[in-house]
Amino acid sequence: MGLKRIDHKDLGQLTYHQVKELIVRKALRPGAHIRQDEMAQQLGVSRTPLLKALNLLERDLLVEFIPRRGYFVKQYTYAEMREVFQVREVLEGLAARLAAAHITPHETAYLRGLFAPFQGTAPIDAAAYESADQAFHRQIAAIGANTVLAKLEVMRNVQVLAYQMGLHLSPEQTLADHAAIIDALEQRDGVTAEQLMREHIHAGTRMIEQHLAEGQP
Amino acid sequence: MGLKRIDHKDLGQLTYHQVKELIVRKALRPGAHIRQDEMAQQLGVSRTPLLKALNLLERDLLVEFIPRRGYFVKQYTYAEMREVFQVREVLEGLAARLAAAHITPHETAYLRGLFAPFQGTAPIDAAAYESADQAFHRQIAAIGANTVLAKLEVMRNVQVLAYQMGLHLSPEQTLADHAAIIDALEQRDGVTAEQLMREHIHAGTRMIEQHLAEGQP
DNA sequence: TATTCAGCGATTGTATACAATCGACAAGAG
DNA sequence: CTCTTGTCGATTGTATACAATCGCTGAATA
Repeated sequence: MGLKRIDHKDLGQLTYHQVKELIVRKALRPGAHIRQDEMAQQLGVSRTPLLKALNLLERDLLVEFIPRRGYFVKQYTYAEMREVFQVREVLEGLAARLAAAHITPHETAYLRGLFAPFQGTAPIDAAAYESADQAFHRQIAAIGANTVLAKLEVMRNVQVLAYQMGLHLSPEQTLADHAAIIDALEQRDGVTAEQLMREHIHAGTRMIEQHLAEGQP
Repeated sequence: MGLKRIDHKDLGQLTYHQVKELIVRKALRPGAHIRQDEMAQQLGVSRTPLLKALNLLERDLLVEFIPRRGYFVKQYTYAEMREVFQVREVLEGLAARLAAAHITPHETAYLRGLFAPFQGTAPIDAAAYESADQAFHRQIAAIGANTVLAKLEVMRNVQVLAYQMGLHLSPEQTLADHAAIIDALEQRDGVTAEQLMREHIHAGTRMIEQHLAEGQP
């Protein structure tokens, strides 16, 4: 009873994770054409599971598909990043509102704990802060417990790319945001939590718009 | 110059549309296991493009994939529909806000025209009103012109299923909503348009929650 | 009779072969 | 010299063959 069905890992899944890693780590150049035969051979699988993986990556907005041409590593412009942020803004806002409805004290403690290492006056390790930030958003989405929203986790992959493009605010700027959001969640104030989360992400959007105003595509 | 690239239709795309039609028209029973060999043969294609189609349908939340078992026509419970509506609420709200930013008089006229046939006192053709409703939401998303949002058109397919489950408000209840949203768009008042759109869809969410309160899963 | 488990047919998972077509380069026309 | 067009290698699109395994059925056991 209560046995969790073991999730069979087919090659499509494994390949998906492998290629995603390659893209996120920039081992594959943005804009690069992904040659199926070559890539399949390098991964030690046939084209069939690779194609399945590429389909999933297309859904994740990490690759682009052009019929009769193939799959290409998505290369984001600032304009496209803004679109992603606009969508993230409302989705993460929703996640926060839902999370507020049934967050537990244990979970709020976890969220606070994520940022505890950065409270002092010591200089902040950027990489460590980035993971904490990711975990923060991921966890709130998880608490929200909306399976549809979870499938749109999509955005989280792109978030990594956004960081690489320098599209993120400094820890100093965001620590207060995070604390305020956690407070609202703790008080089960969904409306405020949603609003704060939206403003938090909107700050990122504004940063992108600044780049755009300066002339970058 | 200005020639639009012809979009090659591979069998995967065609198969995708065919199967989507079968699901939406309930020619395939919800919950049914889709036998790949049989389905491929009936469509006159091999399993390869069918698999591609099924992957796309999974992204659209119309089928569910279980490794080593296969693809199943998604069967929505009221609880799941609520999740979909919660997401639609914020996404369509965003679409409305974006649309307000650069809607043209021609486009507002088109939107108003959609509902013109239903303005009189004559009884309303439910099917015709449903299409108008769909077109209304689709057009606003199109005006919004956010490609990421467009890819999440996902929700629009599920909307058809929602109608079939009886999850829609009467024309009498929604005509005023639509008019108010169009007014806000016309005045380029994105904040109001977003708020109105969210409330509009939230009314649907409340209806689902009523079903849930009455005990349906 | 209820339960387990082996065997088998049905179905998915993966590899591979072949067809379609794209893009690059070179030859020829203007 | 530039532009068009034909040819060919490379790459994607599709079909199909075969391997893995799922779950059902029925016999064996308690």
